[in-house]
Amino acid sequence: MPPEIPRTHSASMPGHLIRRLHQLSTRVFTTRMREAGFDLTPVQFVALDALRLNAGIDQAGLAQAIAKDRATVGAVADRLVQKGLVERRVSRRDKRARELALTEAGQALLDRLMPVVEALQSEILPGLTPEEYRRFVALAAKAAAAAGDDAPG
Amino acid sequence: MPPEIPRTHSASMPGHLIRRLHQLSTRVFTTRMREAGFDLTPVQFVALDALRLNAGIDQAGLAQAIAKDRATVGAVADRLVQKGLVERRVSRRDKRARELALTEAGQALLDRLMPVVEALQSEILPGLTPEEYRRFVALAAKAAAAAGDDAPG
DNA sequence: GAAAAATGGTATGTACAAATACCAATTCCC
DNA sequence: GGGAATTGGTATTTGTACATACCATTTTTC
Repeated sequence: MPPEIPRTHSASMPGHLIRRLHQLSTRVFTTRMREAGFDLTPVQFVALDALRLNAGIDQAGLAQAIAKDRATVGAVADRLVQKGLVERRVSRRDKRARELALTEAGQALLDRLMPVVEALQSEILPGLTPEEYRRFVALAAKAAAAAGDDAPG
Repeated sequence: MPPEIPRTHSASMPGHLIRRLHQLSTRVFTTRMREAGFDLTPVQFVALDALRLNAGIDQAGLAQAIAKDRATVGAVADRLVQKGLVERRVSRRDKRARELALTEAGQALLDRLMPVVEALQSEILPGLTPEEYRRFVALAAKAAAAAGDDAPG
């Protein structure tokens, strides 16, 4: 006798669905990354990507760019600096601020990472047709944009 | 001069979009819950909801039901037991297994929680029309279902 | 029925993620 | 220009989330 599948009432709620997709997304990312020989979390990748386009941004700015709070970004930056991928220095204009920038190694790593990350995106939403996939991304982008204003901070 | 808005390349990737929605979802849930006078995280709520429909399930079963791993569920169960919402006892059929069930207090709390949680769902996807909202939920459910098989273990 | 494989739970370690509280530095405002 | 409010960063605490490793107990397999 096959084991019975447990039911959940909350399974149809957007909150729960999003949590499951988030979790799948993280797992796919981590797995594929490791297979490709890299050791980087999704957030670390997003941070590197944001730094590529915004070199010299400070931690608060980065936090806003990737929608995390300052404490989280501080911890993420710690690890990236420790890995030699990011350089951190006190701003000359504002002694409180720490400006972040990719190192040579960080830039090089990001270049090699990009195709891997692009390739795994489609796995994040399994079972959707290309058309459904596009529609999902469009709807998610619209909701995320609408949410942009009340970000953590 | 208004501060310039930092750009990100990864902002259009499903992985990043999902992460942002997840984060918004968590914040809405926690905020509304607290306003209503409750102190419960999203995962704790999902666990209680799953236990309502699957009384006496063991921790591994609950982990599968809510798509978390055993270690995480163990920690969540610790807190729910500590709050007096859940009862935990060694199974009679399998001395390894811990069976979980709602207490009276847990049942009562869940009854009061339900309307609050239902009410906040629409806030989780701001800026979407009701039609778009429905479509998003349908697509998310389809993707989550397709992902169901390779859950964490 | 005994060895081997699988399963349930816990412990440990790493990494988010946010709340709160705090200090240092800057900007605002009069 | 000087006090107040704001802002940038860190420290601490709580709570997921998972990998890994380990032990106890079933279950499978021979």
